[in-house]
Amino acid sequence: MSCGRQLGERLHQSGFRVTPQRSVILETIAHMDGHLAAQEVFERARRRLPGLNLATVYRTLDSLHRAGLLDQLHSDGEPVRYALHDASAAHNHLVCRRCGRVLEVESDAFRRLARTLQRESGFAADMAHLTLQGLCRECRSGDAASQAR
Amino acid sequence: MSCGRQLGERLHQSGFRVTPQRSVILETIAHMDGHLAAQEVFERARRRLPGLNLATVYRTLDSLHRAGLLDQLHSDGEPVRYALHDASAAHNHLVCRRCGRVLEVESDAFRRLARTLQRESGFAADMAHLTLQGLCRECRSGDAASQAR
DNA sequence: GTAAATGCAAAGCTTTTGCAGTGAG
DNA sequence: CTCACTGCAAAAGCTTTGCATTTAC
Repeated sequence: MSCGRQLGERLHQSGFRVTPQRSVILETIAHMDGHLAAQEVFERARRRLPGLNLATVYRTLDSLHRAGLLDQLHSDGEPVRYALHDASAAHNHLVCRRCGRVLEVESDAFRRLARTLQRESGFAADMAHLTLQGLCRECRSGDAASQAR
Repeated sequence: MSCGRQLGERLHQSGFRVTPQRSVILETIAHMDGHLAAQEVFERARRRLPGLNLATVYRTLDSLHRAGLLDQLHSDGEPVRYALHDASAAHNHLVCRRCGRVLEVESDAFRRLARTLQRESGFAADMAHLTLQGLCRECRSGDAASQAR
């Protein structure tokens, strides 16, 4: 969705100076449609902007996140990943704590939770890319045997 | 809840050897009722077990998490934190991405989401200590004005 | 006795910071 | 022209790993 110019405008509206670095970093994430760690953003973005520095990537991702243009995704042992803050692209991940399997789900249930929280606490939660941990169906059934836990 | 002996049993049931290190680490988290990073677990546990090593803490936390005795909490820039996997102690955190404020909430809405996911995907999500990011009421209203950054 | 767990020390990552130079507005 | 932003290099975490030793079972 939306290339170059439009992203530049969003940057500008948020009070940022529109530098080549920022444009390229934001476009990189936009084109991949998300889930990139800082290192990956760096590697991809550097193809288009060879002088780019990793520290700049970190600083930019942080600024864009605080400005609300990017979501941060925290999953397991992995480094933080970033995605465009775009509710229309919402989908969530369920990560099994036992086997590591990742399920990708699209459920209104997440939106419902957000609505409830907004009503109850006035807090507008970023659900768009939320990742949950737990046990997948397979590991739960295998569990009865090795119940342990 | 439940001191010493009971925790030892849970360890044993999970197929772990019950070492002093593991007992102390688990009890440390149990008594604080959660939200400790590895470093903090280390510092507190070492008071009771001076020889304790940080690497042991990391290895133990990882094992206990995979075994389902501990939940991992991922929040913002912070290191991973751990809490007893105890649904009865459930409460969730809402962290404002702008001002950093943390709201602590107890809402059935989280349990409802878990139930829905279980039905739709067979996935049993650990909601007990889930942390969400977003914008708090104050930052949302102040937003229109100070839009910038 | 044996496999698992620990301690220690070292290395591997990711992320942050200070500072001088550059460039967007 | 000015201040925000960048690059560079160095440091600061946090976390993992290999290996010899200890210890729970």
